[in-house]
Amino acid sequence: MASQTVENYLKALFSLAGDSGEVSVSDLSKYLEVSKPTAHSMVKKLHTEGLVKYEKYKPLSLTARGKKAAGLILRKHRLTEMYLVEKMGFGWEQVHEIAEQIEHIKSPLFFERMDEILGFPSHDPHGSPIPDKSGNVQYETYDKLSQCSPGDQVTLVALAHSSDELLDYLNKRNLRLGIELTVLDSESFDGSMSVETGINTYALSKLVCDALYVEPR
Amino acid sequence: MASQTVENYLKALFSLAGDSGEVSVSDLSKYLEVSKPTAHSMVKKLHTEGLVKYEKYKPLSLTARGKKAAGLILRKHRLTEMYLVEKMGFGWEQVHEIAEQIEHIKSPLFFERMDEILGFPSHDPHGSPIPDKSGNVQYETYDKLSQCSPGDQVTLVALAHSSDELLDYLNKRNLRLGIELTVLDSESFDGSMSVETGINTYALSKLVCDALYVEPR
DNA sequence: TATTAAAGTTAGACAAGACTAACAAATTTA
DNA sequence: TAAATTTGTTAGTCTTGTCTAACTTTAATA
Ligand SMILES: [Mn+2]
Ligand SMILES: [Mn+2]
Ligand SMILES: [Mn+2]
Ligand SMILES: [Mn+2]
Repeated sequence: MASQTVENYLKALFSLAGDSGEVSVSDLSKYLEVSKPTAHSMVKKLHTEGLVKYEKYKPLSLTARGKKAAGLILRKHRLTEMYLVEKMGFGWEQVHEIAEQIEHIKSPLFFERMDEILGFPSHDPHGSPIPDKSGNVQYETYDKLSQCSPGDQVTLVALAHSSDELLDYLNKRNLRLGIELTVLDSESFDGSMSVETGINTYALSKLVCDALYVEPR
Repeated sequence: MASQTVENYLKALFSLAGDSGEVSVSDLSKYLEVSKPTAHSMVKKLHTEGLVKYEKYKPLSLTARGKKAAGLILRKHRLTEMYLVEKMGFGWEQVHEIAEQIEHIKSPLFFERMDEILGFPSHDPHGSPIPDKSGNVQYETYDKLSQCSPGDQVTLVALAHSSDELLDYLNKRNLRLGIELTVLDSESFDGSMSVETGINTYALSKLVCDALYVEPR
């Protein structure tokens, strides 16, 4: 079975791969905070194990096997985050670090039970999809709040990323997934928006509006 | 922070230390299934870190610091076992392997929450005491079932050890902690006993009776 | 296009944690 | 007590995952 280190590399490659599926050694080394030679030597190892496609001086990509392995780890990560929030009372800003460790627990039954207890959730606490038992992810194409127009009535359904800064920002304002927003105004000069929830009115910067995925209602 | 490996060595030393508190390198190496030189070199390392008392050719013992560190890991192990049984529906025979891994999670808050959710339990699912937040264990001196006499009415409160074989044996017979037993007969020839629960009557070997801790009622 | 910068690669070193082979000390048994 | 066995120790090797220094290839820029 793959070591924790290998699992983290696979998950990193999976996360870094955009639509093209291609990742550079540089990006990988920055993401995991290791030196380039360290990332490079792991890439060569994963290549010999058939998990990464690699040719000298070419961009990296996960093989089908690598993608599946990575998807299964991401599944455990997101199931864990959901469990910590739903069943143990953690805040969505507290769970990533713990899940980063628990995702490596070697016990299929443990994650099966989590899944059952949670009622087979489709998304994690940040609105990201939980890969299925084959490691496949169902990507959704949400609109960003920044793409909405005045008068639009939307529900906050996911975040583009889950940085501590963003989560703290939203926590301070009591903004959570599921909250219903009405767009009041959109400022073309700086991309900032004014939205209301029925309780409060918020002035949100473009940076924030770009990070909020919404669905019309 | 101590590596998983170091944590496992400390816990092993703690578990192996009897009343004398002394452990041999041989016992340690057998317990952890590593070679004697491997155990030996780790002992020297732990000694330089002030966690183990060590002199050439003398028995080992944990220092106060080592004992505390070990107790805190054992606490996390037993809290986890309790959580898995009480909150996730695992059987008492399934939890050790998972707890062996989860005990190494670096997140005080995670174990705090477990403790709270469980209502600050004093014992794990096998009846072993959970060390307190300082790493101290409250040892109880239970009677063994094998020390009881015909007519004694007792409650099963703990196990002397939690081997898979014993747990499976007890599972097959629906014998669990808390069950009330009346001793019918004690056979001096082989130490076997006959006991009843109100529902069933059991013939138990000395091996089993020695492994069952009971309290009179 | 020539130069510079960035990205990728190779070589060599290191720490942690494991091993085997060989030997020394202590303990047990004859 | 002498021999045999067990226990403890040393020395040297290996794998995994990390690093720095130096070099090469590719990409960007003047
Ligand atoms: Mn996360
Ligand atoms: Mn991780
Ligand atoms: Mn256990
Ligand atoms: Mn462990």
